[in-house]
Amino acid sequence: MNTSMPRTIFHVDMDAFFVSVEELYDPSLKGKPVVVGGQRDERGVVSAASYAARKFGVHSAMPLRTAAKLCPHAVFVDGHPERYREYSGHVHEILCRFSPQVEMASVDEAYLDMTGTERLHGLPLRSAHRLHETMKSATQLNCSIGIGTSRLIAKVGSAKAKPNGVLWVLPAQEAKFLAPLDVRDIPGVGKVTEKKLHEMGIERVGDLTRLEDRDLEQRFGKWGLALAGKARGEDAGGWFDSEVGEDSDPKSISHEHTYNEDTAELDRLHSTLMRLSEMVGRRLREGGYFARTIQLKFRYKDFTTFTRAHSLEQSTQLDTEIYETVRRLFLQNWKTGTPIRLLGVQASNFEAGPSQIDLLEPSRQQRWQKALQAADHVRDKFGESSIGLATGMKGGFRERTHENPAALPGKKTERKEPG
DNA sequence: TCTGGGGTCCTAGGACCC
DNA sequence: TCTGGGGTCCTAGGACCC
Repeated sequence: MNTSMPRTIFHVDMDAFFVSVEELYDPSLKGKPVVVGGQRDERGVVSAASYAARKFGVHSAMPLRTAAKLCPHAVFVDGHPERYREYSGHVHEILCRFSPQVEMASVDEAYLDMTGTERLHGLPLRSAHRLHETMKSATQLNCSIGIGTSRLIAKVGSAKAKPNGVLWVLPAQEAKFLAPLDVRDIPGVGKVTEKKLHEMGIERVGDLTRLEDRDLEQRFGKWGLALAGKARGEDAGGWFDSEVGEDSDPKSISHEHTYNEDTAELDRLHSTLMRLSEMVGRRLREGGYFARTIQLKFRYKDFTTFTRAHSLEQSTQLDTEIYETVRRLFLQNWKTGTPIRLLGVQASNFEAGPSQIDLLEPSRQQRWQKALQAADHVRDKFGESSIGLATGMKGGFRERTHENPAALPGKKTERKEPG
């Protein structure tokens, strides 16, 4: 991108974020081996592990049961996404004090464009230390900070600074910094690419720079070209190459559920699809998105996974339309009687508004939309369980309410005051 | 080891149109 | 008749990230 003036980019990455937040809620966890993500005997993987647990080989994405074997005395804690979102908000607020260009890359990491802030904050290393201190005193959370002339360098830098450190890669030192690192340290190089590179005799980033760009392009396509740039420390290609501070709209919204035990019971499968459809629909309404493509995902017990999508004539944000679509896709594609491990519902292909609305005669669709928005509102006020369009996971039979949606929102409003 | 849930981006083939 | 090529949309799958 802009080559005239080197940028100063910070990558701020919170240390063991989920674990640290859980420790703030329960200080007795401090210093112990802690595993966040579920109970030791549950189907699931580790979301985060404390440094004490990592010493035993526990790491994120590892099955919980494996973690329990490696570290039997670890404390297993369920994850609390709301808590992490809350603290993520605090973190974001702190970061905004240091730069007008802040971009949260996920719940626990952010990029800051610090170019031109020297007059205000001094040299990068100095402002990084101030940021580090402010973060600690304001949130009681540790972070690591990487400083570089590109997002890539900053990101790799913060990883090398962990835990609780700051690392500045001086301008023009990028290639030198990267050369001895493992190819796997480059963001975007995962297990598969690593293996292919190893087969080519490439182990370190420095080995990559000795290859011609076009050789990499031939082997890996577009991605190979980007990889060649990354090896030099450039923000080559795609998202990396964008300005810091452009929070973009989501491209898809999805929810999925893995059963604790596989099931082939049609009632259960249907009610799960209904519940997932409601969750997706709700978020479409909250965000003001109208989806044209609805996708079903299902996984059998042998882990084979399929996706089946359908694009609607008109975009939607209605639970029922989402549900009818995935239900049909499921019945068309499920090998009847085969136990299901996971179901998922995804909405994508967003449009600004519904493709067509009948403005003269309020359509069924519009009435539904109104009813659902009112229902969402009641849920916000009284809690998720105050209204049930479907019984979802709770089992039992679904009420047939299609014909009289307007009756829904008022249905239970007078019951129980919030706690 | 027995594998979550939320996303993004890329590839590739087929349909369809000009 | 047995053949082109580009563009766009749709669908399915896979690598990767946190």
